[in-house]
Amino acid sequence: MATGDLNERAQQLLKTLIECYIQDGQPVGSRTLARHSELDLSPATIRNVMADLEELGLVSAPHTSAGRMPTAQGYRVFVNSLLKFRSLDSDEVLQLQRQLDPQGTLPDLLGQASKLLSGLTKLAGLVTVPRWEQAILRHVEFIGLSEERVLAIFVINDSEVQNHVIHTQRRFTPTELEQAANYLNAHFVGKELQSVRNGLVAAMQDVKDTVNTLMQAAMEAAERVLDSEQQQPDYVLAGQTNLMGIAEFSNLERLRQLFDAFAEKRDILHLMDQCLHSNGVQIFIGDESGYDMFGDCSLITAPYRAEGKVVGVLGVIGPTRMAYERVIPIVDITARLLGSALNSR
Amino acid sequence: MATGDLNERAQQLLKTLIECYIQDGQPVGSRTLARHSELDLSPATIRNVMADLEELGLVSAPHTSAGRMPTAQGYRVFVNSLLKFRSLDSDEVLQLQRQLDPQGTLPDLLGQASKLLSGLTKLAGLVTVPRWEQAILRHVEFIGLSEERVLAIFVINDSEVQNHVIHTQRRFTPTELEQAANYLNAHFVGKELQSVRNGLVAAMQDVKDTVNTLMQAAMEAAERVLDSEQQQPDYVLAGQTNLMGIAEFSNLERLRQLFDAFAEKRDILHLMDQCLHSNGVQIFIGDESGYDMFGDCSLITAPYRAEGKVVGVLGVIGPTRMAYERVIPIVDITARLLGSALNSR
DNA sequence: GCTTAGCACTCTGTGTTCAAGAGTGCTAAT
DNA sequence: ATTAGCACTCTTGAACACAGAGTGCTAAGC
Repeated sequence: MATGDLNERAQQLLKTLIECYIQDGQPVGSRTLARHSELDLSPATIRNVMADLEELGLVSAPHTSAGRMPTAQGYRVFVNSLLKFRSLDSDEVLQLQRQLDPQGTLPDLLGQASKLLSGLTKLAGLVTVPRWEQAILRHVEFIGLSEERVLAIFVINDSEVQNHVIHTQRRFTPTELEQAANYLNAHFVGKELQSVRNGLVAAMQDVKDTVNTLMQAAMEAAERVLDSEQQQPDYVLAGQTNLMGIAEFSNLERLRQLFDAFAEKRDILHLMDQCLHSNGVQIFIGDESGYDMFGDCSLITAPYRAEGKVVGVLGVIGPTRMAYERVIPIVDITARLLGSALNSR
Repeated sequence: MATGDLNERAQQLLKTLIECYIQDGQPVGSRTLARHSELDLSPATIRNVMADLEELGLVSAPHTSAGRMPTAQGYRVFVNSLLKFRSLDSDEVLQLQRQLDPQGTLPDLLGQASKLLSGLTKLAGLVTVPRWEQAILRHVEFIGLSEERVLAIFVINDSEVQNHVIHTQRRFTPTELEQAANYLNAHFVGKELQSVRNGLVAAMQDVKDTVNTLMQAAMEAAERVLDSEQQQPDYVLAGQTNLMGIAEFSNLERLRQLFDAFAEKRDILHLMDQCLHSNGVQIFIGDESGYDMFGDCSLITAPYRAEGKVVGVLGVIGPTRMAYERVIPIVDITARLLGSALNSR
């Protein structure tokens, strides 16, 4: 649906129709539209234009004698080419920035960002847990627990710590553990985790001393770290309950589907992943996403960066009928702020 | 409300009334009650008994010409003295046990338990994160990050790892960090975390070398570990969406209150904490809890143990109208199973 | 004295009808 | 090309009647 198909007047009317509908949530009639649009037209004329817009699939009426409401396609045209959103001024930005405390832990920071999104928009906020595509091993440490259990600690990148309890064949002495750790630290620190894994396999051939079985176990642990690091994306959700007050979700079944999707995480993560490499704010309207549970929902996302690289996505889920012109800048700015908070940690 | 106030017949009728109500969710009339009770009585007689029960506050009618439904007090009498629940047989128990994998991480295990609860009861499952009252320091490790940032890793108890990034005044060499760690390990490993804190303060007086500022920072980190360890209880929730299908919550406002409480966590944790030291299954019916959001809810909890000591609470939240005779044994057995899974890690 | 049949009464839920209101589409006039 | 006028459609809410379910009370029966 190119904007070119619509003359100036039709565009203007579609715009005001959507603005009215977003405000009230009720089908907009020709009289109301006549009053709210700048154009000086009679309701009858507007009815003609509406008939055209309906034929193009941009608006629809729930029944013959009701006003029109925008379709998903109508919203699409709206956000693509009719919407002018004011960006926040630097004063507001500063105030927001203060809400993101770079001193806290990573989960805290993500939680704050998510709450910020949901608080500002009164919708549900989402922030994916960042995934630095490069996972550099910084340090390995083994600590003997009781009996045949060894705690393996991996420090990855800048400040991520992963740990796993390894069940070993026999008990190892602290010295053995230290030796093993020294060996790994000497050979693999600074390398990418994937190559550590490969390197370990190769090293297994050479090192045939008593530490061997431990190394084998360590390799398994490293594998698990790799798994949990790179294959289990996750997100932080806030303000779900904001959605419960919204008329669009008075239908409990729909609401339930959405909340199930929140709990299941898989589908939503899949959707968010698609936004990872988009450049800037991205918008899914209604069922554009391909998922049923988003029937009357829109998802506004923006990727966020750390040290120049995109590491995650954040966004907002709400009804299709949301104040895009307000929400979009909020998502945009929050992504930037989270990025800079991550950098100044 | 002592059971003694009720004769055999009234008790029997209250029991069947509640059973019927739990099944259908609708006020139970005298005719239905006559058919379902073992007693061979006419509806008229039953009406007389109902009038008595109503006077005692155990049942109530929504309006004159409707049947009776149990009050919170009625439920209370029911679960206290009328309810006989069958315990699960060992075959079922074994099957449940298989669902709790002691090999996984602690969060995994708790999540499994919570899902188990919600899956079996079709209600919302809750499991508090265990708090071993004794937090014994096992190992300390400092790892230099870029510039003035040091990663402090604390191993606590058996396999808990806490880490914090410390911002220091100046850059420390790896040797300095090692020395500091060695000092802490030598002096404080095996001690209770609270006493480590105190010990550190004392040690600060003595050690006046260059490592001093690091130690100070380390102490702060230890303090933060203490905080996050001991003062931020938490729980794992599963199956909230089960509650959305339930008639009692067709009232969105009520549902929202409940979900807000889930997200807020504070109140629910407070309630669960009260169950920590109860011996066995505990039941809150309706507003007995003192919280509004539990208006039509009941909370069934049981403490669970690890190594003989109570470390947490798990349970189920659902409508007052739930199948207590099924839910109570499930909560009971799940607490035992989680306990043994924790022990066999 | 407890139990029960009978009956009048009450309250809910449902379906029907009716009128008002909002908005459309079409036609004819400007 | 625009607009006033008009007939038509559809929703919404109120008023009303009526069947169904269940109660409380009274008087009769065991």
